[in-house]
Amino acid sequence: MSTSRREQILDRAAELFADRGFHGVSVHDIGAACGISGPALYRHFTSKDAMLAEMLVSISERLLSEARHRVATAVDDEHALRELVRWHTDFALTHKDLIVVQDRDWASLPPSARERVRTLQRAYVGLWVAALRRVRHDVGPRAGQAAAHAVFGLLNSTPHSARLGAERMRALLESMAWQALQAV
Amino acid sequence: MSTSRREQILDRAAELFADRGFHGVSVHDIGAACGISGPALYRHFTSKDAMLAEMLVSISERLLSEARHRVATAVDDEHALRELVRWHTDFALTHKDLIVVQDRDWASLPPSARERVRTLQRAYVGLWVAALRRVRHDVGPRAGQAAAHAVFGLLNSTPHSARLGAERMRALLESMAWQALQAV
DNA sequence: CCTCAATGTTAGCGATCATTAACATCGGAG
DNA sequence: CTCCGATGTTAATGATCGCTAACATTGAGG
Repeated sequence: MSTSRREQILDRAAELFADRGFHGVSVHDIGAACGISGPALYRHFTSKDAMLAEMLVSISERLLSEARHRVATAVDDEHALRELVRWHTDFALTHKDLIVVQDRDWASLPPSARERVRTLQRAYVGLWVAALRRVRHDVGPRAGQAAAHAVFGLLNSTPHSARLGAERMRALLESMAWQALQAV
Repeated sequence: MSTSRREQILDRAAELFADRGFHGVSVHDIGAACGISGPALYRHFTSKDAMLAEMLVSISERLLSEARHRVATAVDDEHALRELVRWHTDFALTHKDLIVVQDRDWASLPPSARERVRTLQRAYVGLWVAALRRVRHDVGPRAGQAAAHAVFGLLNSTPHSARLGAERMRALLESMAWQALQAV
């Protein structure tokens, strides 16, 4: 099936990009990781850039849309913030490769995809800042942004960490992130 | 003077690597950023790899040796941990480029430098884990490592953050990091 | 059975890259 | 003044890369 091959390619490419960076991986490498040869990839994607673009745009969209949903259905502001932490933690733990690629290879995107990802990420950060400021009224927009990025950094540290068991890791990261937010 | 040229090259190269990744920067680019042409770099470094190696080995050494000094001269265990947070925050704020390059392009190092950096980083993490476990006796080595990496992620988020003024940023990051450690 | 779209293959093209070669400049020591 | 080491330059080399071309295989539908 075509869909599954496309997805396989994106998955393998994400692993390779996470390991060696977009420019450190050749189309031959990606093909080999999928059991096909390099040029065969062009039956599924128009270019190597397009693979990166599809990868990053789609995760940015998923991150944002699920975050919106959770904020919208939260019972109050504090729960909204908690749900954001929970969702981001969940995502970071289950998509380590994409997390790495996103903030490492963003600059390698073609301009239009770069702009799109930027917009989506801004919106995502905006959700966090808004939620945070509804809970803590004395926090300014700048400080809110810095705090959000700091929490992302904390949660995204998961690829560098030793094995701790998914469940204990989730609990640790969630409580560290929540605690860090109390300091803002 | 030769030393200053070498340092200029390393500085410019760090900026470029931070922006576009090691493989996304050519020796011509690095030369141009220094006002000389690409091949002229080979009068100062034996290879492009060697520039990255010198860059990463030297910052790993600085991070570790200063951290050791601060732990050794701290009045008690809690102050040792606090000094580690302070030093890492300081370093991250004043060397954003190197922070980015270190965890992005580590895999592009030639094997011997990669091993050396790995060893230094392990020792650095070890300092954190030891300090943390002396303060919180119920923390295991695995959890300690994960927590240390999480705090690094939080503090290293500084390159992604909006402008907040160095002093306010330092205060925010330090207190968030310290607070996060209380959750371990 | 035949056809055609989907999906592969290998060969090759032009661009770019890291590196080396060959040569220029020039300031300071004898 | 002369020489030479330090530090540049441009040209060339061999490797690699992204991508296209040309061709093979195959499986489903008329």
